[in-house]
Amino acid sequence: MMANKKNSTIDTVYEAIKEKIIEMAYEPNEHLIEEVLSTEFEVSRTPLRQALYRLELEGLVYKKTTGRIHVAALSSKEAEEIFYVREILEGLIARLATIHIAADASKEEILHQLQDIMLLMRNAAESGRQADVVRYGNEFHNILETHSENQTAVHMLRQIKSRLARYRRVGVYKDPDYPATKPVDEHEEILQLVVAGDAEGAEVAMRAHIMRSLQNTIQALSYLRG
Amino acid sequence: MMANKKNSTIDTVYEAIKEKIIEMAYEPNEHLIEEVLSTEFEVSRTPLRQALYRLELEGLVYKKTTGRIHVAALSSKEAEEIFYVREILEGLIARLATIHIAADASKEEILHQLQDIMLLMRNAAESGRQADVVRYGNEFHNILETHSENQTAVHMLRQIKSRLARYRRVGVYKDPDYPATKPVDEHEEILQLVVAGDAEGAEVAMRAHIMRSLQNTIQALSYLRG
DNA sequence: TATTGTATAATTGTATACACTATTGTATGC
DNA sequence: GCATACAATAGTGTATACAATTATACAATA
Repeated sequence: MMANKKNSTIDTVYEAIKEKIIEMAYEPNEHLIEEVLSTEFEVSRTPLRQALYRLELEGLVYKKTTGRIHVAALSSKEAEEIFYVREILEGLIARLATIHIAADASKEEILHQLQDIMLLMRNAAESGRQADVVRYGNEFHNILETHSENQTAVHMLRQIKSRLARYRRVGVYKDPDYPATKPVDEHEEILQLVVAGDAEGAEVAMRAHIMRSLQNTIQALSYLRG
Repeated sequence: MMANKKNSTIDTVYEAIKEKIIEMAYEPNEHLIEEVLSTEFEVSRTPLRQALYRLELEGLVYKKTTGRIHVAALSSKEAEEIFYVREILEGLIARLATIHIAADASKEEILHQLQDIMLLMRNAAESGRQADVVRYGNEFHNILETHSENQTAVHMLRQIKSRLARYRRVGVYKDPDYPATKPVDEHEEILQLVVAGDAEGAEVAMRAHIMRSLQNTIQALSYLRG
């Protein structure tokens, strides 16, 4: 089979399987059979196995003692674990980004970029466009990631996020006592600390922000009881 | 080739290559040729590739655009990145361990275990047995890891540590103004907070402890200038 | 001499065959 | 009917062959 333009076959298959796991096209604990996937994606077992191995290392599938590979189960325990790690990674990224932005030659430009996003985010929240609020939120976080200058932390956060993505399908992130503009306020608080160059403050605020969303999620997932 | 007793061939080869990278038997940027390694470890290329792929994901080797695999280079920038991530992971583990130990049925037993280790550690420090100090320090951290009940965090820390291990070969961890009993004091401070059930305090103290060792290392690695 | 083109060798990417292990199904004895 | 042994099946682990890509050496040309 020919290799896809830029990415290797392994990467392509890896992404495809990951996507299907997140979308629940493959169900939790489902047995993934190499030959079946091999024909499904029109790839030989060799690169397929490599992709599965990566998914195993990232915790999206697990291998039984007999060697059989199954889709990872969901549990509120795992969600909680992941959230704690996310809390500290996002906090670190906020802290480092604050430091590096403050020292950046084009500091003003970066800060304006962040402020523009917040403007759009608030606007979206006030007119009830929830999907856009999420989108701008992600943009905000991405910019901080870029300026954290810590590839290791960013890489780990990425891994974590793909595991977390599965839970979006399960739990609802809604809290009646939590107005739509609240996350906007939280982001703005973080931004103010970034602007002020208060790295430790930005870290603390970011951690609090992440943990707030944990509360909602844990709530929603409690029925998984695991 | 037969599979080694318990572990798979992949794991065995993975560990072996990792060890040689850490020990600098394979030098930074050295080109690792599959067939050469294949004969060296008496394994076919298939499991070998899987092991290399894992090392790539963990950042111990990297793949050029041409597909060739090389041993990862060393840089003080990378060391710094890793230390920051380690700081927060160890902090998280200390925090969670404090919470879970406090709630554990055999709480007293665990705390005595930690106290015993500290006794041995101080004794080793006072009689100048530096290797033992390090060993007991590791034991201490391992116990906290066990009780953190966060496999995700522990797993990430492991990855990080194997990358960090390479730098031990390069830099000297000695600071003239840093008495041998200082790390012991720091561990004891952490332990007191664990005993008191002060999770946030334990996290802060642990982070400070990790960052203190960062200063020494960064110092020692500054000549890598990268 | 420097530069480019081309043939050849080295190396990686993928497919496939075979060996090994676990699981399932089936028949037989109690 | 139930347990157990054994055969058949399914699935994974590894080795190897072959295809595709990249590096190297060397000659031809400017």
